[in-house]
Amino acid sequence: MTATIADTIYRSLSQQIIIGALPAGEKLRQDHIARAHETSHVPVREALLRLEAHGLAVSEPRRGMRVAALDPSEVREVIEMRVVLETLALQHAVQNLTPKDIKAAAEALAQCDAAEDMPTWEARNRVFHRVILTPCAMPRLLHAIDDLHIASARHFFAHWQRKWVQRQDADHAAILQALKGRNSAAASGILSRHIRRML
Amino acid sequence: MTATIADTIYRSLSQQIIIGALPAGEKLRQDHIARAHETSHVPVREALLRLEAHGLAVSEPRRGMRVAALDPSEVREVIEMRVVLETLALQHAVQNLTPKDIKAAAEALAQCDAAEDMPTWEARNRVFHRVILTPCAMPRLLHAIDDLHIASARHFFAHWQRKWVQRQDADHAAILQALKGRNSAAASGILSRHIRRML
DNA sequence: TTCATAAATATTATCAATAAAAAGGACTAC
DNA sequence: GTAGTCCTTTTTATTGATAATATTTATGAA
Repeated sequence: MTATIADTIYRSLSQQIIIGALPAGEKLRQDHIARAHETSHVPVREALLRLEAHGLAVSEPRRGMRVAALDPSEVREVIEMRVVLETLALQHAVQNLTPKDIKAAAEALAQCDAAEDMPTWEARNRVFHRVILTPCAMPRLLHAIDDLHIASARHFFAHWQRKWVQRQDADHAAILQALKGRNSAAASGILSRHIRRML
Repeated sequence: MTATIADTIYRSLSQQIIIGALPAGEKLRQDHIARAHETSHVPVREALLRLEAHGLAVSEPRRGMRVAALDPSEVREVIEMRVVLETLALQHAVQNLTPKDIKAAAEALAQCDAAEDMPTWEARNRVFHRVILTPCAMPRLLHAIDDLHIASARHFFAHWQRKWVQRQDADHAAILQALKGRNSAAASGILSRHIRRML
């Protein structure tokens, strides 16, 4: 487990972007970040490239990087992509579902409902969604979905922070119920509505 | 319009990977590539990171990069992702379709049918697919589709190279016809079958 | 308004350190 | 006595630091 410096910087920056500490459009200056992390600009550069790859930053050639915008049209785009990709993943996941997977999903659901603050809930919500899709065994698809979840999380922090209250998520419970019955169509339908509701 | 060195190296490497000159699993050594391009390892490193971002290479930390594998299961994954994402893009594209877009699509179709060798056809085929989807005006979705097209192209070069013959693509013509009639459902149906046929 | 110059910043090169793999040798077990 | 394994050493490649170069943008004067 050799954590490379670039990796550390990447995680730090992506987290700050997700929670909104680094707002959209903010310039990401290499040597500024390098000084903050007490390192040279080389690993910073690598971290920035990875941010760009995951859609969290955009590069203007020879003019540096900025935090990626997150306008309403792109949020809608992300939601629609999530609907079709997560539905696809779920179809396959249902076919491979083992009792162990069901158990893991139930556990993730309980963790999610038990979250007492919004950042915790957000992280556990992502875990729940990932757990129910992982059995599809399609790594490329899962990676794509992860990136979309990150974009969704940014939107969530930006627009739902104030309104969040602790509650039991009925959608999650309904999805789990459908999974238990191996009812792929029902699960997909609920999941679709659930995702669109986040808009 | 200053093409950065890293950009040049990225294009060179990705092209070699797509056509199969760099086979899956091949080690991508920084200083070797740097010497070949008469430059230092720094821009090479940036190019490799971009390859990884687009799914053409995989990095093993502290052990370098290798050309990404392309096993049958991942090809199927790519095809299924293309079906749902291109269908989604097409639905939106049909709504925004202008006469100019139709004209551009017809032109791309003609270019594609006129291709006399397989690499030319492959490039123009990608152009056709991009042209009919571009009006959807969803940049993130289009980027995702581009990456999937690149993966498809790798598979195409690996498995269809021998069998390719010049011909008029009936699917393309049928899609164009459906687009002219603003028939979103028909266009999506043909496109889905068309993509799956590539497997 | 336009051109020139200066300052800031990204990009690339050269140099250094660190981590992993490979090779070689010694010790132990059979 | 031989073979196999483990440890040490050497080599190689990636990662990181420092320095120089080029490009862009902003500012000021003509």
